[in-house]
Amino acid sequence: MKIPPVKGTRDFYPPDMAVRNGIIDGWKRASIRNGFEEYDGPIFEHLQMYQIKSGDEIVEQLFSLEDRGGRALAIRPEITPTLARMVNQRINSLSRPIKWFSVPRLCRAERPQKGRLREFFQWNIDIIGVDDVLADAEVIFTTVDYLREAGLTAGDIRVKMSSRRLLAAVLRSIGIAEAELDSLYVLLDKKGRLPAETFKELLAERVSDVGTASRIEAFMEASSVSGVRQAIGAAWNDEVAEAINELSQVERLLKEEMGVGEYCQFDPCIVRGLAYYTGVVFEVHDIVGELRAICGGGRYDNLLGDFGGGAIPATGMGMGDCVLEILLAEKGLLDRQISGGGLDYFIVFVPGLKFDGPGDVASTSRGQAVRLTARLRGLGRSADFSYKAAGVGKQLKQASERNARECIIIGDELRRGKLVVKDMSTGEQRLVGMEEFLSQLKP
RNA sequence: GUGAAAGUAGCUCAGUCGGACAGAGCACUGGAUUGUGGUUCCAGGGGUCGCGGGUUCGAAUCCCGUCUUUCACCCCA
Repeated sequence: MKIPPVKGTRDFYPPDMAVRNGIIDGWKRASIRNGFEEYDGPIFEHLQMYQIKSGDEIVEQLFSLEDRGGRALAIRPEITPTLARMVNQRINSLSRPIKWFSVPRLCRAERPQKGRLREFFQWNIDIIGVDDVLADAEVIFTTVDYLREAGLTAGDIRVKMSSRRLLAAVLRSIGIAEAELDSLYVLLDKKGRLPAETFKELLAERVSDVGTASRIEAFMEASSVSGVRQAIGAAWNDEVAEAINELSQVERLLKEEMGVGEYCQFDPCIVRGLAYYTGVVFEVHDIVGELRAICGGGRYDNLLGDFGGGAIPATGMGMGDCVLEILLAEKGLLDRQISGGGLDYFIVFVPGLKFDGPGDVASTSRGQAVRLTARLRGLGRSADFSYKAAGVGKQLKQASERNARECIIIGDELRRGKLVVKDMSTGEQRLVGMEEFLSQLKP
């Protein structure tokens, strides 16, 4: 019986694994050099944990299960609730700021499509306990720092940012009731994905007053932070001014202090679907705009409180591997994510060759090859040999396929204690004494 | 969960007005007088034509169902 792979999952054959590891290693390097520490949690949690901040719709997109004690559990669809739980549990003993990162494997029971699968990896970075917008800027900088290292330039991607606080202030100032804000966010978040006409119609359905609706549209079309004042006109007030000021600071930090201004751009259409964002929000998109967002994040000052903790400010980012990989592939950048691989040494023996030197037990060329391989491995080098007693030419071919940097040939020279060491990229060979060769290698 | 398109070898595909043992390239395995690789040449293995049912003398080909993939919608933590 042939059993197919599960819908929306991937098999990682060695070449795929090399790509996956390359991407994840890049995420980890960027995290560490930006001062984040790694954490992780269990792959399943109480189902209830995902119901706190999410509606039924989202709970339906969970892989849930019941344990033998009848507990309702779910495979994690995100790691932020786990993070909130872990931080809350030890909030009194953790030194601030808490700068943590994780690369969890997540599952969501959504219908798979381009850039979205049912099982994936997601890089998460969070800074907890810092109110200052410097933390928001640092989250964005770390994100760009990674993307830049991966080979993406300001010509490939754009960080689009806005602020929930600004949006809320603007909407309130033009007369939107507090209770309507959340549902309006969901609509505004779709602006970029809907045809202009459709968006206009949907907005009119929700906001009956024509003047109010057109003011919202004017705001959504502002192309710079400073342009917001003009766009909203008389709706300007202190609350709006403060939010504007905050966002300007983030822009200035990214541009002047952190030097990544060319990647960043204000975009009032960035809202984020989730209700829990409270301040700066951002997404990274490909410039062409063909793919869904590469990553998204923002400030969520109330979330830890919602999970039973105190009022602790927090800001963070999540980046999945699926869209990123598509973009890197399109830009021809996948190969450069892969580091190393290949063998340090491939040991070639001469079939049928026997040694009976004094002081050494009688052995074959093949036996000596196994012995040398074991010693090299003991010294921390990657080394391998052929299982087949094929000719030297065949073995060298195998060595090429294995991407070996050097080949060592165990031949007649060994009678004089010598090895042939061949550089596989240049083809050059040298004759070296075996003990001399080994003593040069440090463990 | 809704709608549309596709499914032939590991991969990319050809083959279909229904007709003989189902094809190519790449990849893989083996070989080209047993001590020198990446090239080339030769040979070989590998497919219940996604699966199930129906129409027919006969189905990879036509019809229905189903699964999977892709795309769009819902949603996007």
